[in-house]
Amino acid sequence: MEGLKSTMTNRIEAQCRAKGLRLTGQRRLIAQVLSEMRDHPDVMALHQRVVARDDRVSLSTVYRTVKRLEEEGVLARHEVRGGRARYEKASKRHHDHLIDSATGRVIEFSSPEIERLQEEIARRMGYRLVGHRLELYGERLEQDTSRKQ
Amino acid sequence: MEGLKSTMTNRIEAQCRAKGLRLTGQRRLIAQVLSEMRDHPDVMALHQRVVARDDRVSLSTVYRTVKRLEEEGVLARHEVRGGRARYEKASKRHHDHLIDSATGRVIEFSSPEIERLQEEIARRMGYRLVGHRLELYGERLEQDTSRKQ
DNA sequence: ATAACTGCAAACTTTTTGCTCGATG
DNA sequence: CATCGAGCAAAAAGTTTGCAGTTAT
Repeated sequence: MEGLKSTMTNRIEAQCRAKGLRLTGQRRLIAQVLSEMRDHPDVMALHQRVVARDDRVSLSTVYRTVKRLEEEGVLARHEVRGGRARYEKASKRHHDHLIDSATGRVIEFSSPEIERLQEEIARRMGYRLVGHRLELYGERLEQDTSRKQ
Repeated sequence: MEGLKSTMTNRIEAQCRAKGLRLTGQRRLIAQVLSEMRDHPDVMALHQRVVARDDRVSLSTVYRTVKRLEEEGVLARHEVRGGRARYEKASKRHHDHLIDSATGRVIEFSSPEIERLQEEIARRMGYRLVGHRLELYGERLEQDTSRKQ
């Protein structure tokens, strides 16, 4: 495969290199799309973004790549009710998600206090916390400009 | 369908009646299995329990029934990574889940403090909390009776 | 009576995989 | 040049659905 090569590297591509994954043209392109994502796209969406730049990348390859990157700890996968799983970069510091129940928009947040409580709860129940998933679902409050708090 | 009838009623069956669902033999049986469940079974497991008592109930019917009951707010569905969705009664008071990462066992807990923090976080971000999902993943601590910590 | 429900098989959706060929380190 | 990756189509896996016959109300 030629023509996909770009000399520009990016964070995800660097991680591939570090993990010893082969840098094929397809992977470079997928890595770039992943590096640029600021949302939480599913595999179909990723494939579309990739194909927009080079239509010779198959859906299978995107599936295989994100799966591999999840296993390598580069991406985080989020299961969604009755639909396609969504991905995001795992590299960033830990955070949880607030999901706008009207629009589906995902907003990140983190709360050390909640993290601490979680560990405490697990410990009290005889467990060591090895992971968690916290999603809040909310409705936008009116943006009452007349000094609402 | 006859022969499935049982005069014994149960909570879920009562809810079906209240919602105006027809009480077929299959539904009565499924309702009974659901009422008795103390775990978080998936549709296959439910079907097996049902079929153990009467093998004339199809998997489709179980799927259709739990879906309907979820829509009616009688059951809660939990999506699981790469597998089958699990169900539990929605009627019980709110709680979250601690999942044994080794065995997949699900343990319920609740923490008013975490609940409160969640509301506060949502509010600070301009949202009214309408729901949430919290799952902790943990590894059993050694139950070392000889006091090692 | 008739609208709701069931069983069966087939359809669907998302994700994985076998195979063969091509590209990378 | 040995291995790993890609593309394609087919298989899995979980869930839904069309249809024709049954049943609860």
